[in-house]
Amino acid sequence: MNKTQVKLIEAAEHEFAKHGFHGASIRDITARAKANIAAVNYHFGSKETLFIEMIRHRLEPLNTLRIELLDDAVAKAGKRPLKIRRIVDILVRPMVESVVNGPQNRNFMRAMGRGMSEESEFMQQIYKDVLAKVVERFRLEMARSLADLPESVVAICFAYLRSTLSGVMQIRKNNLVLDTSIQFPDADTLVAYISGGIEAIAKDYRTQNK
Amino acid sequence: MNKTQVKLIEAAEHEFAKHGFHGASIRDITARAKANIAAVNYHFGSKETLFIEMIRHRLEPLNTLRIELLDDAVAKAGKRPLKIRRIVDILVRPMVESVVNGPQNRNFMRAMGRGMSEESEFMQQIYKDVLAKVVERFRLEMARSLADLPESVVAICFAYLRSTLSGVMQIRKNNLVLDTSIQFPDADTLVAYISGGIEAIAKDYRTQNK
DNA sequence: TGCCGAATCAAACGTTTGTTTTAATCGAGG
DNA sequence: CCTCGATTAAAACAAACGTTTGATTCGGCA
Repeated sequence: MNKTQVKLIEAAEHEFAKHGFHGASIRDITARAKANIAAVNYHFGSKETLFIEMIRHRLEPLNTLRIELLDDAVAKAGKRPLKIRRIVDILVRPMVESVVNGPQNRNFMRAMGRGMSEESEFMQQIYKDVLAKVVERFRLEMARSLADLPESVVAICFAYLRSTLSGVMQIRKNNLVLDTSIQFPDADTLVAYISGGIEAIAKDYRTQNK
Repeated sequence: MNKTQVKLIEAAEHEFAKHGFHGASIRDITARAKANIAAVNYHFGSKETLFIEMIRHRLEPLNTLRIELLDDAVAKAGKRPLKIRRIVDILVRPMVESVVNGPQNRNFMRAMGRGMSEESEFMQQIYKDVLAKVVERFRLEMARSLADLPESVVAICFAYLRSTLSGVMQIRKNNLVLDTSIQFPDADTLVAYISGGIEAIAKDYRTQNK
């Protein structure tokens, strides 16, 4: 990946984060990257492919790390299923800390969070290419951890987890709903929140069905 | 509000939900409403104003109900602050049930969820006009319920609550990340999840600072 | 019926969009 | 020095966009 391509991707992260996929224009992206208007189509083929490559560029290393951490934790736990909080931690912490360490990742997070609400075909392709495997892996691990709950309840828990992450990724500075705006979630509280929420659902179910 | 305006708003809900604000076109909206291309500008002035009125149309009754329920609960509680779970319930349940009762509200929810990630000026106007008062009210009530926590922690809790709601609103049928797709969250589990998450953050803070 | 404002309609407006084309420029290898 | 593939540049493309216009139709009241 040469210098122009990297500049284009970083400019794309900025513009897609700020205006969403349809709201961002190739002209603004190339202008920000100080490249020619034709550069996107020359290097990436299309606006959609640029978006896909932007996601892949940041997400693939992140997901590799997540899988490694999960594999380690599962190996150390032996036969015992992991605790929910542990699973959520492994899923969430690398993401949050990538934003803390690299400010550019913040734009990427927001761009991707917004993209996840798209239902165009190119977004489904992103899901299949760089997301599906990781999602399936974590979902299975969570189902194992909540083995006493019916599949439908686990599915709801997982949907809420995903919705929370998707919502958190879209948080921006000077957030509409926040005067006391937070910079970006810290891993500890976010993990506590999500796993606490899931455990509360599980607890409700258990007390209702005991 | 006459018949054409209602048709336009319902078509707008559908198109904005599916494609987002910038991805939806006035031509598609008017076509779906079986109205003329000029109808949006004639009746609402602009695409942005149509979006604003669409939000106001559904959100104002919902927020009125929320405030009524909250006032009642606070009155009955006397001096005692409401429990977190109660506050979240009042905030969330009317929203979820509006979707269960009226399928059209589902489109509205998704359109609004996507709109909340916009930072254009018209979105800030929506916030000021139809959202700010309710948000402030619930935030205060939550701060009262978590009076022993510092303001920054309450702000984080509130940000997560908001992010979860924003993410949940964007859930669609055949959600990318869900094979076993859920139709729409039910109020009970969603309330349990959010309040459980907030209480988990509070619990963490208290054990660390006792 | 005659009238007038409201509503609808087809057509066109000027921009902006993503993309393509064609020529110019660059940089390493023979 | 020349050549050739890779990259950049400027210009143009057709299509789609939100919006406006001006004529036409509609609906209730005098």
